[in-house]
Amino acid sequence: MLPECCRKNHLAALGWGQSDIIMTHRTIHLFRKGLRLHDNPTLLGALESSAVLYPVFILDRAFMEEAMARGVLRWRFILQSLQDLQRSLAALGSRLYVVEGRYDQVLREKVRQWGITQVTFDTEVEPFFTRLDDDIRALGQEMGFSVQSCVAHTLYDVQRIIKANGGEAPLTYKKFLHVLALLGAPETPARRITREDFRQCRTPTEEESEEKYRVPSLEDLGIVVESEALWVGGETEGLQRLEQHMQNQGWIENFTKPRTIPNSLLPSTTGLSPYFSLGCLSVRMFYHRLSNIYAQSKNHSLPPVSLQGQVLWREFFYTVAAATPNFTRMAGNPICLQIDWYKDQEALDRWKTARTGFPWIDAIMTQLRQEGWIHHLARHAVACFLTRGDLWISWEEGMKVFEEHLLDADYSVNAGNWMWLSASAFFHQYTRIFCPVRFGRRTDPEGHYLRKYLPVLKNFPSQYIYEPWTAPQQVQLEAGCIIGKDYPLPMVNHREVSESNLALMREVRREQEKTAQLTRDTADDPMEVGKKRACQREAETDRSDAFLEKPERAKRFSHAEGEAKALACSWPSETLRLPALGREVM
DNA sequence: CAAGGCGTTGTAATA
DNA sequence: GTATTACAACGCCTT
Repeated sequence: MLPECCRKNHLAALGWGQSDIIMTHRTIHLFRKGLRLHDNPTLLGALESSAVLYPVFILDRAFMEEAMARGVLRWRFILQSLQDLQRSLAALGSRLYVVEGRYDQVLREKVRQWGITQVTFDTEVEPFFTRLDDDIRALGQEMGFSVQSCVAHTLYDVQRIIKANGGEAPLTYKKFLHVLALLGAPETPARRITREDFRQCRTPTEEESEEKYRVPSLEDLGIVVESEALWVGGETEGLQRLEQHMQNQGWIENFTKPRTIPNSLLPSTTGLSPYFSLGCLSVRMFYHRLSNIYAQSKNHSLPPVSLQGQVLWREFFYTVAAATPNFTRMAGNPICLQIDWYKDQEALDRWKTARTGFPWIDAIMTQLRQEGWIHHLARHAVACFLTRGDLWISWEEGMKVFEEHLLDADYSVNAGNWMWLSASAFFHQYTRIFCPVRFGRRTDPEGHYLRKYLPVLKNFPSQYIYEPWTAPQQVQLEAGCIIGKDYPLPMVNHREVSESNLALMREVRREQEKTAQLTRDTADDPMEVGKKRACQREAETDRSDAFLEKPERAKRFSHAEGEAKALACSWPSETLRLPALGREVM
């Protein structure tokens, strides 16, 4: 235990108000993300200000499914992380209380039952969490407990970044780095919590608590997962993986993201994202460890491509998301280009379930669904294919699929990258369309990755494996896989659809520019602007309907002998709505 | 305000 | 096959 004056200074530095710096608090520390005992300033502050501390995880299924765990793989990862946390706390003489039920009800009940005077939790920036935080603060007012929270999930308090940039989020990475330079280095990570901390501040144990508050199993929750876990959740596993990478100093120093390989059979990046996204690992700790390694090296890579650069990308998207309303949607999102994407459930399903007929795309989607993690560049490939590249389907649909399957699913980073890849925000060079055949072939010409995830193609000669529909019938027979029967024909002709999509995108942007011009011209007369916009929108409707007629759509995705029919090039210009321009690792 | 520079991770042609 | 180069392109940002 620290001497009294040190302890008070420390708490004040963490943001604890003077009046709350008493040692006699009876505290609930709410774990949500931040499932760790290293660099956990909130928990540390809770321990230093309390006589009694209850580490609690409220398992509110509605909240969890909305904010943290859409799919089964992520559920498993979270439960494993909770089990690990429980083991670590138990080793320090404490324990984790997992309480199932509605958040507010559980909290109300436990505050009363345990005589709680203080509730602590990490600061989060996502709307799901900030709403919850407001509710907890209101409950504190009502029931008379104080509330404390520290920033621990990001390198900086993103509100500070926004303030330093004049009240709005920087929308380019360069600008973002510029603002960070004004703020200086991120804070030093908090020290690891030890047994000593729990000697001064005890966790009471109830008679029946062992069974009553244990971490539930998947079966308890009625969640079924078929596949085995390639990624085991928890701080312990995360730290182990981190340490392994840290031993490879040369690799750390020279890391250059665009040069990592999307289709290597073992992750060519750190693969730590699931641990960061749930807070099993602290990004601040990682960042500082990297700084130490960089300090010892003669030269090392730099942001945006370096490892620190990756953490900063995450920070970048967190910052923009915190300052942007409706960040995960197109509608009402001021930084997002407004596009009339196709609504084509069948095409979306084929993409989702790995039946596009492009092995490169289908293998990635298979890995995603089976394992819950795919390489950053692989995400680019399938995201580009779904949106601006081939299918012209809304990035929101893709984002939802990623949210369901990715272990590192993250509100800010996921939405930001989907906008990026669909050229809806941040990224504007929409002429750069990934080719679903060549992209993967560049780094894996033999197709080892495809053979692993699409075993039906495993006997195809390398020459044909990225575009198996071009293989002669004899080759298909010998490979034991007839294209169109055992594996689908490509659902689109990439060359044709990407060309026509490019034209659509060009039109979207031309139209957007026109409308922006209109807004500028009539800037002093808002009524006039409104009228003109309304006029435009009216004109939109008829032509777009004609365009989206069934036959045309059907043709687009019907595929006979590899000859997909592309659409006529021009997108009816008036179908575009005005984007209110205010302004994403996967 | 106009013009030029720049952008995490293209493509096609050429050597 | 691999590496280099030219190209094309648009919006945001800085000067």
